[in-house]
Amino acid sequence: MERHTDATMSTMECTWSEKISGDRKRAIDELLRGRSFTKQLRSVLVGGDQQESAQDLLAKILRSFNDTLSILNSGESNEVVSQIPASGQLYSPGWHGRRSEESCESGKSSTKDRRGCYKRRKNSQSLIRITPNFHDDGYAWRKYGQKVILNAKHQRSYYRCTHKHDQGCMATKQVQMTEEEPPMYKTTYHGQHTCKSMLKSSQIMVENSTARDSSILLSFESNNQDDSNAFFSSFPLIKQEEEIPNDDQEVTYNNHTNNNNKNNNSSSSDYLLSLELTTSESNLGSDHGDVLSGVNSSCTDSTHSLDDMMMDFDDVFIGFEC
DNA sequence: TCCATTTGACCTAG
DNA sequence: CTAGGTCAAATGGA
Repeated sequence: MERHTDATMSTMECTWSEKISGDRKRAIDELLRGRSFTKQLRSVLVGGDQQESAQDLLAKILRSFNDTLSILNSGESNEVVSQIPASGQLYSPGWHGRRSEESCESGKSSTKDRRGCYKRRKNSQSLIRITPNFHDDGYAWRKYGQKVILNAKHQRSYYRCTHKHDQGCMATKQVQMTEEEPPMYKTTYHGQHTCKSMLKSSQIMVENSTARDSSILLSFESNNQDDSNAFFSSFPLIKQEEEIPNDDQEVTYNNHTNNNNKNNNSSSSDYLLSLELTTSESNLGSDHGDVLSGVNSSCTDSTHSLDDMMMDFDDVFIGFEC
């Protein structure tokens, strides 16, 4: 019995380290792509090189970072490690969902017994939006639960992305009516959209990146580093908020870092760089965190020039390149 | 028949 | 132990 367990564990460790090294390489590849796109973007912005539009490049950069973060996110916790199928299967970018469920299926015949098959989210980053009415944010949601919440007058509804199963999209949201007068709808978003609609919103993000509406309140607060990549990868979703009328919403980003992002009038590039790099800082592991934290501190200074930022960006990759 | 919602049970974090 | 998040069978509508 014990011998069997040991053998299983050693197999898992092996599989896991292989997966880590594979994921890491993929993540590095994605980051290198992102750097390449960023350099192209710089020549577009600085040198007037119009071979490829800034918007296209920005979309590519965003996608590259999203993919990177998803890759890194797919192997973030030890619990996940213990549940990786022995086949060493790699999950598609963005898929960090019910891996445990699959392992349960293979391990136990009973589908009724779900013990250990479910890992509750703990203090993950979230986006909170408060609106006076229930509005459609453009994504296809499917309700999967409803709970009575302590000290809350109204029940809380739980939604997941409709494409959870066909595309592995792990985005979820919770909607709860507040007790205020008039009642408001508080929507809390978790996770990232990896379904096709993400691409759509990413494009929206690029297209709207010049028009920052000062009526949208952005604030950063948080409690946990572990999931920040998943959270920030969903920024295309966040940006999409601008599609809707702006007189009725409050958007709150929860993030663990205190990088003074409460300014509404920062440029779109400042906004993107500080967020994405901050995300990297918190998730790339201790061996790279020191490098990245330096970048974070410099990027939060909105007075940096484009060249300064690119130099910082290059510095990051010193630690990555093989 | 398919798909979304409802709802009670299950499960975990605190 | 409790509150809250998720699952999945049951149910209902198109």
